[in-house]
Amino acid sequence: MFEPLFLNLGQHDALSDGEKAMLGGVMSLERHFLTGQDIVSIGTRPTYSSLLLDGLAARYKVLENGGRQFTSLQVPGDFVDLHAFLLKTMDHGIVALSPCHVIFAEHSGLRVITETAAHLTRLLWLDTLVDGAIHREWIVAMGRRSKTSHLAHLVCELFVRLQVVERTNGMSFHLPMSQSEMADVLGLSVVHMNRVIQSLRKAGLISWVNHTMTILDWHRLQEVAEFDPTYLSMGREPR
Amino acid sequence: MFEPLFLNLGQHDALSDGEKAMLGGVMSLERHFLTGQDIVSIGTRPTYSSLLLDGLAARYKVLENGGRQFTSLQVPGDFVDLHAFLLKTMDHGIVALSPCHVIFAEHSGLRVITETAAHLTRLLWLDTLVDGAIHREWIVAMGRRSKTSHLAHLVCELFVRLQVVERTNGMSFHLPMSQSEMADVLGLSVVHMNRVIQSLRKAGLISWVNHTMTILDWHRLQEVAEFDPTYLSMGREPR
DNA sequence: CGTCGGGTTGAGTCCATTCAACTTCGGTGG
DNA sequence: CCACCGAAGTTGAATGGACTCAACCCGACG
Repeated sequence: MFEPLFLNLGQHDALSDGEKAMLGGVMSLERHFLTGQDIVSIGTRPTYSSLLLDGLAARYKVLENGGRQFTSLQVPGDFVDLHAFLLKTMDHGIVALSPCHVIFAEHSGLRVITETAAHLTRLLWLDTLVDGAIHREWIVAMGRRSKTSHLAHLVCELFVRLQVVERTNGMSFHLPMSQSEMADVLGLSVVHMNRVIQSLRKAGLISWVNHTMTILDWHRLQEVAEFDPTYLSMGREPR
Repeated sequence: MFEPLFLNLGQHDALSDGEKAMLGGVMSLERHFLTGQDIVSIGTRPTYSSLLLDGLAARYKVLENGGRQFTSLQVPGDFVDLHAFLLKTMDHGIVALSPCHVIFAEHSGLRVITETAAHLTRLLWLDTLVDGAIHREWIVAMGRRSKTSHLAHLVCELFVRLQVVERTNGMSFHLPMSQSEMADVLGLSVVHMNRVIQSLRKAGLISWVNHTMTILDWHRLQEVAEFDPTYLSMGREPR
């Protein structure tokens, strides 16, 4: 059941059986969310962190003019709000972009882990650090990449992240979001988002139909994106 | 000597004398960097993390076309590369934007802290989480704010962060960077950066001369920026 | 006294936005 | 059964924001 989490944490360093059991031990309630529902709402102070077992979710903020910006996409195996364990107050919301299966980890349990399981603590810390590394890559993409390169980069990133948790199918993966939601990832208008997608399609790099993204030319897509997966820290080494 | 670090970590929760001593204990070599020097270079695997005691530094990435994007600004009291403790390989560089006074913390020492001092470990973890929260706010600013609002937001953020480490002077603070460096923060061309700065000047919100930034109208600046400091987690509470 | 880095301004081009129309498709109700 | 509806995608045209290119100013410095 926690397989995606073990795959996610375990990609960086070996997880012992004891550590797996300990992680399982802090999990309590399970819950399903419908598309569009908030998994966590802005301004709240959750007493648990949410592990995404299945589905696609996103962190977001909304401005006064109504503009929405996603600040991350969360895939199965991601702790969508592990940072709330120490930050306490949610400064953003988290929304389900598809039906989501979530399980909660009580903060009290996480605290016990930090008191008694140093290596596991470091792996959880690392998980939030990779989050930060992804944020930095997104900042670079928003600031200095062309829009097509930005989209290409995002597709590369999602593919690699989903591969880790075994949610890819050949060169395809399920991407259950609309173009207007994608526009809120890249910070574009819907109309322009549509044109950017079409430029990658016409270049023969991707196909995206029926919520299925397929990479048609992995090599050239990586080139357009200048994609270097170093920032995802995928190597397994002592941490 | 470590005062800025204690102010920075201590803003979130009380630091005991023992914890302060422990932090002091992991510090080793000190070093000064000149403006423009790399404090940490991309691709390296540092065995220590760098604490900024004085000066202004920035994380950055460079694209193939030569474009540079800063992904964060670091002020005194910031661990500029604490994430390298667990991420291991630097996926970006860190450059001194002014003369910088830095002291190094050996990773072996940090590991001992994680094994023996759970509360202090959580505070260090928290430090990297605030980093991530700032990244998210930058993503929102780059994606959905107007350029003037983005700049206004950055000025608000820097002011508040510098206030914590007592580096403000009334409504002014030292900001030793050029407009072209600022352009690499916002992801703009130099020419347009200049025009955005002038629009805030003409609106009577800021003055920025001689590397000194002065906030002339804090209230209206916050309004233009839609600045809400929640994401900086400044309250002191048990963590 | 000349040069160089940083800042400023104008003009033209290109990118991204808005507004608006139209299509497709699945769902829903008369 | 089919007419209607709404959500999502697509396209065109006009506006406005951001870029490049280029010139010029200015103070610091050799």
